[in-house]
Amino acid sequence: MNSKYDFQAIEKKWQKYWEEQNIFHVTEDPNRPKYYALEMFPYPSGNLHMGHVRNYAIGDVVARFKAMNGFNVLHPMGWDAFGLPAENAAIKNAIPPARWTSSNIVNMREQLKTLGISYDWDRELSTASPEYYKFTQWMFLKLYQHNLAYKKKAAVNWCPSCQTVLANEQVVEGSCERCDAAVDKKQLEQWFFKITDYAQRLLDDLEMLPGWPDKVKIMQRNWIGRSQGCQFSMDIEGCDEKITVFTTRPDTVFGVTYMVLAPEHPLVSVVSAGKPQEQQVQEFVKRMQYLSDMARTASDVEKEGVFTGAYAINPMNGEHIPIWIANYVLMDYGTGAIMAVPAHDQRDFEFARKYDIPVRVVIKGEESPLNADELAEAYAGDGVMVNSGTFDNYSVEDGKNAVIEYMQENNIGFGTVNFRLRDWLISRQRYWGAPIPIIYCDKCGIVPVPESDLPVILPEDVEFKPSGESPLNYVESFYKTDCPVCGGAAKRETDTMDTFVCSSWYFDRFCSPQETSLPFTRGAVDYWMPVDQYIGGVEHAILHLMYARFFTKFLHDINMLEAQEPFTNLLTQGMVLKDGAKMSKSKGNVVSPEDIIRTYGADTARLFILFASPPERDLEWSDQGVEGAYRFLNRIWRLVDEYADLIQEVSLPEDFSQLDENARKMRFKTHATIKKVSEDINARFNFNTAISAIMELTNMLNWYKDVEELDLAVFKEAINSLLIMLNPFSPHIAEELWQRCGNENSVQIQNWPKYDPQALIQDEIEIVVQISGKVKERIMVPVDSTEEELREIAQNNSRIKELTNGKKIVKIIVVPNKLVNIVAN
RNA sequence: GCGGAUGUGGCGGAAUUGGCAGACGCACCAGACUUAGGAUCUGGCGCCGCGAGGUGUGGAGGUUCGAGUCCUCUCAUCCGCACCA
Repeated sequence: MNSKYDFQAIEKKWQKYWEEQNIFHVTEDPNRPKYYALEMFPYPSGNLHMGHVRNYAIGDVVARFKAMNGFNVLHPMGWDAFGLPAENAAIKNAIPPARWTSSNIVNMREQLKTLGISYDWDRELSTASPEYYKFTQWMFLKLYQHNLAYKKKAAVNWCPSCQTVLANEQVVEGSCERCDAAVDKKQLEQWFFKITDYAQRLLDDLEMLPGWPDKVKIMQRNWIGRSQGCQFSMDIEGCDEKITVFTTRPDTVFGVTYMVLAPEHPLVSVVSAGKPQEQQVQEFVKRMQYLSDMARTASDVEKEGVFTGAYAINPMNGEHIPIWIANYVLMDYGTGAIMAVPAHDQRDFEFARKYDIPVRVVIKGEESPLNADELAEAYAGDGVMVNSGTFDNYSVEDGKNAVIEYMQENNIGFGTVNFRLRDWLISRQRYWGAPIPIIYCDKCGIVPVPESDLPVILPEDVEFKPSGESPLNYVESFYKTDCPVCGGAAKRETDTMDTFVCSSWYFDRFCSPQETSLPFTRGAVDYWMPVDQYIGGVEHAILHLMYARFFTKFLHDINMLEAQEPFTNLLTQGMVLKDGAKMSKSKGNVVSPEDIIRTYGADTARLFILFASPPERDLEWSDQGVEGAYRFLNRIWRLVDEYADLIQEVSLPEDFSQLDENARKMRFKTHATIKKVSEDINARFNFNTAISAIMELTNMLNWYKDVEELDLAVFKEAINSLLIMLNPFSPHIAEELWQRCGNENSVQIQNWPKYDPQALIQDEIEIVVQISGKVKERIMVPVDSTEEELREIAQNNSRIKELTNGKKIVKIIVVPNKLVNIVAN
């Protein structure tokens, strides 16, 4: 008897079943190929949004599909639980961040469970738990031991009104997010990780990642920003110091007409001392100091600078050139000083024209002028060196090498490489993060917390000042401690770590989440890592993915794991849009996953979101599209439920060779669908077309069930295949119908079907006949007809005869099993 | 400015190797069932045209027997980076 598709009861039932049977729990199994499927873990904001649903639905298709194909699949989930929103909530609602966070986790875990994702919940972790951050701190200590964690002064964003440091994300158009005051820069002691030591490897090893989107690799390459050039020193007139510059254009060194120091450069005060310009220089430096990064480096800011009164000596030709300071030279790239070649660098050109500094052409391109007065802009193209003494007539490329060689021989400078990548500033003057395991002792200086004393526990019962300043500065029981070396009174570091540190190794932790003495066990991590498929938003293309790669390489180097790269394949999913815009509270276009699941069920939500667009592309939310997905599941329900009892009795034969025409058609469709769905999931990640193929199969079954001689074996085979293939997308309904068809085991543990090549053999096929490239007729022909036969058949077709009558046939192109094109005029 | 992506019916999208453009779904139209339909089923559905037919993948050229797909130029939208010497 027909029953109603009661998704609420069904979804609850099967979620309970999976949990009780613990069917997604995995352990290492050397006898089976492993597959590690991972979605970027969420920040526990308290509510699941559609972006999450999309992310996890995609991951679940991959995980379930791989499991059904015989892989031992690790598919874990956890919480990126430290971070700013918890502190803001604490200030606003007077709830301690720990409590706010854990209740959010409870809430989101419940929501996640209603989606029915195949997670091994036994491995759940939270980065804010002492069991986890103990090892985040351990990571810090290891980096410190290997001289990859260090402290130095750095300029940070400072809100003078709130009296606190701000993260870059909290600075909105140069102002404080909270109070709107103008943010300025302040020099503070900060902790850094020396990721720059890994710059070359992070760049080179992108080659090891063919499974990453080019877009992401290009972004990382640009971010690392390797540039090859040379570094050399210039003497200063009447001064013992030398100025070192980096350039990528040593071939233009004879065109240097001035040089520039960054305003923060330590030699600025030295070279300008006692000069008439000293006062002006100091004023300029001061002005630059107070400008935010934004005001200083935005592209529309005009170049400006002042002459220091000092001169440097070009070591190549002995010329004395003026030393300037200017806003467009940055202290933290290269050496903080440049040689300026206005003829061949656009920035220098603009600056020189503004301040009437001479311009000298030293590269002559085919079209470019020799006379500097004729330059409308800098010439950065190819050419040969001119006005360059013995180097004249060298090409740009050869000239670079020749000049570097000369500099090396004469101890002027040397060839070198510079990276744009900066060291990673990891300290945050905030409360809700992993405390940096460092102690300051008046006698012993900076002392790392001994490993055996980890974790440095973050006190949870704290009070927040309305200013937003970290409460750790006021918790005496936290910061007052003894020096581990001398035993004397000492003070703990009250800064905590950037949350990106926590997320740089969580995928390793998932391999052995209960381990207590090490962050992970070697056997487990080497069995599971690297992650085979990582899925998340493209917004993490640079930071998270770069940091995770850095950590993996470091852990590899200290012999903690085998992998050199954490993520073999990366899928960057598109955003979920509504009315063409990203869903957001301020736009009021948010669709709540909870509402959708309540109204239509998780299976419908998942199916729609996977069907509406391929995963990498943005997805336009459509309430009517959801209805469509829901209707489709209802159609499957009615179809299978009606015939469930009937097909229970049927056993599938080995041999399907004696079939009538309709049965053969049906079976062809079943196996063509198996082939297509398998390929679409496995090779292309095109879930939308996989689902459309399943819909076509369903449509065909609805036709076949009403034919006169229904072959129940063929019918049953199709239904079975349909349910198994539906499972990765909409697992609850698949389980329920599978059971109603009399199967005892979960559909999840079925083997993915293999298509039968016999079923795909056709004896007739439709080909197209074109006349001069336009389709004029379709003809059924025996499959694999030869070119000769096809030519014959096409030309004998009455309609084609008629249309070519009186025309001259120039040429006939035959593509077997596809088409015949008769070129006639 | 540099780098990347995208552009196909009323809408989301399909066309995987240069070979039937518009699969599948939504919306819409007509019909069936029905007390009723915002349920279900059947059929139709790019545009122009009564029709034969013509035409059509942002635009303009090109290569080819044949182009959504390849090449050149161009426009639009989105994303990333943005004085990196």
